Amino acid sequence: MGNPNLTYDNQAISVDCTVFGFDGSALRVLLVHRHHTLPSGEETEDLKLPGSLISDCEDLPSAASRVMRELIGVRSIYLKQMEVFSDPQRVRGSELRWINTFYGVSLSRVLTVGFFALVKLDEKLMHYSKRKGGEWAELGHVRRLALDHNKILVTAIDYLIQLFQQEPIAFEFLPRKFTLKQLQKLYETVLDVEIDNRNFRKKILSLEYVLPAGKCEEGVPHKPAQYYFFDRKIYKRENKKILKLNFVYR
Amino acid sequence: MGNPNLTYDNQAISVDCTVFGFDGSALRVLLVHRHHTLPSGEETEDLKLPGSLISDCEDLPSAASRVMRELIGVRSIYLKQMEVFSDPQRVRGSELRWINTFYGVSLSRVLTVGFFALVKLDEKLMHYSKRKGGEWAELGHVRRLALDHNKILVTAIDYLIQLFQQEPIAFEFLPRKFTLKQLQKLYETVLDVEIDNRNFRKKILSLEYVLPAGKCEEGVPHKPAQYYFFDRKIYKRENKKILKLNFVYR
DNA sequence: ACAAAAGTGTTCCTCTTACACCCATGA
DNA sequence: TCATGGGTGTAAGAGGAACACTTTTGT
Repeated sequence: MGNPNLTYDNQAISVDCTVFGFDGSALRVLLVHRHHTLPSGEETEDLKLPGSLISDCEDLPSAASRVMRELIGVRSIYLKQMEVFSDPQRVRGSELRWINTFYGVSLSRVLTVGFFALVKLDEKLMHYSKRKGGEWAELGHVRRLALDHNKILVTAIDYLIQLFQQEPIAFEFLPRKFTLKQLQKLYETVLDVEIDNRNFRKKILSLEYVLPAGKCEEGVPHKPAQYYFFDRKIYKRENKKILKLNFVYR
Repeated sequence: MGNPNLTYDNQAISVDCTVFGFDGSALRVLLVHRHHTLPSGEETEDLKLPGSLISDCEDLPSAASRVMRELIGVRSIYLKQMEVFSDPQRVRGSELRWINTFYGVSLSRVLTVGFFALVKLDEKLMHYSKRKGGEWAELGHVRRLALDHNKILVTAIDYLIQLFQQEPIAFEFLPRKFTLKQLQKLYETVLDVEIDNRNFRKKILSLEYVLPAGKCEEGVPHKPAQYYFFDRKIYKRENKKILKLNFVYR
């Protein structure tokens, strides 16, 4: 520590959010358009993850919330810090110039903290984000993104799959009342597997914190499905009770 | 984005490492002494986690490695980024003055990235760290630390317990050759449970990647124990084979 | 009556848990 | 020979995996 060979220059920190939603059959991620001047001077446009530099007075979660609020409005979303991308070379040249122009600063380096967010995606929200300059791209259709955002996206996808098997984040994607079929389709999509519906239902219904909402689908041309809901209070209580002794990883 | 009300002032980023070791019966964490001037002008000393500001030319993992290298020398250690502590008020007043004096800078805000490290603790390493100004404190005996380092430590402990049940990090604590008893004691210590030795042995020996080293303890006044070792190559191979379909969290 | 999706049970097998005694060594 | 910790087997129960048909609704 206190090494005189090290310098601490004008760095700044940004947040970049990978926001996932489920449209009923595919995962989508929220992207924004970036207007950009190529080294040749030509104007062009590409896509990036939504993000922002953090200001002096806010912490990282606030910065991430602010970015989210601008694109999806005020609504409760699941938001979690993922990891920091700190390669000194991650933003340079024309990318760095873009940031300095956009924010009116003169930084020599920008680190970014990747955030991971989940929202309940519906038609209303999709239109709202579109009006605000966002775009909900299907995961499979995402191509080259600006900066190192493909790397951040890949990290977020890994994180999603990992977390999905450890915590009940599935419910963050679905409306408050959902059918078991919707839930199953979501699991199949995220984990990229096929699941036997009998075993799936058995397992879900054995969880004390997934309860019937007492209502059914209406107007469907087949047997209407029961709605269920996720009771977070019961989850938190039950979850603490179960100190899993299944102590060795598989 | 581009909000003119936000300012991006002279922030800097540091890393703080929570380094865990196992002395055969208790977990220990590496702390360093800090010499510190109180607001009253009085000189005093307290303990903190090892850390450093990051310099312009390095990324976070390099900064964390550098900090580690200074205290434990060059050896392979398990090192992972945990999370960022970004409260704008986390370092201020005399704490901020201490940083500015120590590094010869004039920052108004410091964010820190918590790192999580595991080392194979032995007598030699303990003496080495002590010579370098470090101290291996038993987890249960850690009291008030400088800055917000108690908060970072608590986060790291949660992280350790969590990760311990998901990945074979236990072996990072033990010498290359270890007895099953040592391994069991480690599990019992970290997870704070008692484990039946027959079931534990059965489970561990069923893992393809824990293999007998073909040697035994020597000079012990009881039946000598067999040594085993962890084969990381096999672990990586086998682990990819098992795409766990056990798809719903408990 | 038909199309379409919801909902339901059983068997086999694997993994987890609980539990108590003999064995090899140095002193 | 004794003290010390190392090492072993079995039975009962819980949970996971595989598998096919009946029910309810709208048209």
